[in-house]
Amino acid sequence: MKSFAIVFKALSDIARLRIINLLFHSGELCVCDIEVVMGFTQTKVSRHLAYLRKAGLVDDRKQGLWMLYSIAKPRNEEQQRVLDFLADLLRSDVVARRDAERLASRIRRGCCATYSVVKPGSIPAILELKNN
Amino acid sequence: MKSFAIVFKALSDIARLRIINLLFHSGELCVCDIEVVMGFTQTKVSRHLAYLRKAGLVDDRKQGLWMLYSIAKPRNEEQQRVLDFLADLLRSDVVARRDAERLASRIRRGCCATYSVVKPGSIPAILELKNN
DNA sequence: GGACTATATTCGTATAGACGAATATAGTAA
DNA sequence: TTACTATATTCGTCTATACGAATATAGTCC
Repeated sequence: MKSFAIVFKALSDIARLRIINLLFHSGELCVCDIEVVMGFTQTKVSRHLAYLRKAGLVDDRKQGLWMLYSIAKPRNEEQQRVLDFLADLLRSDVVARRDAERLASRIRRGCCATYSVVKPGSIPAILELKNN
Repeated sequence: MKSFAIVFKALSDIARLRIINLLFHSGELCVCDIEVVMGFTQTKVSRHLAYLRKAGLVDDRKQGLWMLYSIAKPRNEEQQRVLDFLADLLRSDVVARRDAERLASRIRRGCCATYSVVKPGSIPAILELKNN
C-alpha cells in the first residue's frame, strides 16, 4: 500500500509524466536531450529524474560525462503492471504524443546520444555517444 | 495529461488509498463508518473525502444527516480504466484486505447505515439509514 | 423554539515539494 | 595542469498539503 502511494506520488507531476513518456519512447536518454525536447531547465530535469529514480521508476547509468536514464526494469509483477498501464494511458494522450514527435525529430537530427532505431516506431537503443 | 497528474496525486496518500478501497467494497459509506473502521479522526476522513471528490474520484450524496460517499461513476473511458486498474491493484494488497474485513465485520454488526448485502462478498447497497 | 448529531471548515503548525540561480562535482580533452 | 562539459546539489523562496483541536453548519427530533 505504501509503495503504491510512493509510485502514484511520483506520477503526480506533469513534468515527471512527460519525462517518463519520453523514456518510454527511447531506450535511454541523457539529461540534456530531455532538457532541449521539453524546454525545461537543466535543474528541473535533473531533479525530477532523481525523484523518479528514488521512487524506483527509472534506472540510470553513467556513460562518460552523460547520465543515461531509462524506464526501470520492473522488480516485481505489480511494478510491471503499473508501467504497462501507464504506457497504455500515455499512448492516447495528445501532449505525450507531441513530446514523442519532438523527441523523434531531435533523434533524427542527431542529439547528444546517437540512436539506432531498430524498427520505425519501436524503441530505439543507444549505440554510441558523440562528443559535441 | 493534467488530469492524469491530478488523479495520481489524489492516489498518492495512503489514507486516501485505504478509503477508496473501503468504497470499492461497499456501494456507499458515511463518514463516521469510515472513521471507526480506519481509526481516523472525523476531520481526517472528511478532508480526504473532500479531496477525492474534488479530484473526481468519488461521488457524494446527502441523506438526512449523513453524507454518503461512493466511487465516482466514471465520466470517460480513461477514468474507468484507472478505477479498474486500481481495484485490481488493491485486491492483492494485505492492508486493503484487512481493512475490507474490518468493514465487513462492522457492516454485519450494524453500523450507521443499514446495508443489504446482495450476495456474500459482493458489493452491498444501502437500503435505509438508522438513527442511532 | 432548543438539544442533539453528522459533517464541513477554520486555525495554527509542520513538512514536502517545486522552482531558478548559483555553485559543486566529476569526467574529458588539450 | 587548465579549460571545458554534463549533471547534481545547495540556497532561498513560494505553494501545497497533512494534521488535530476547535468551531461552524445543517439536518433531525423533542
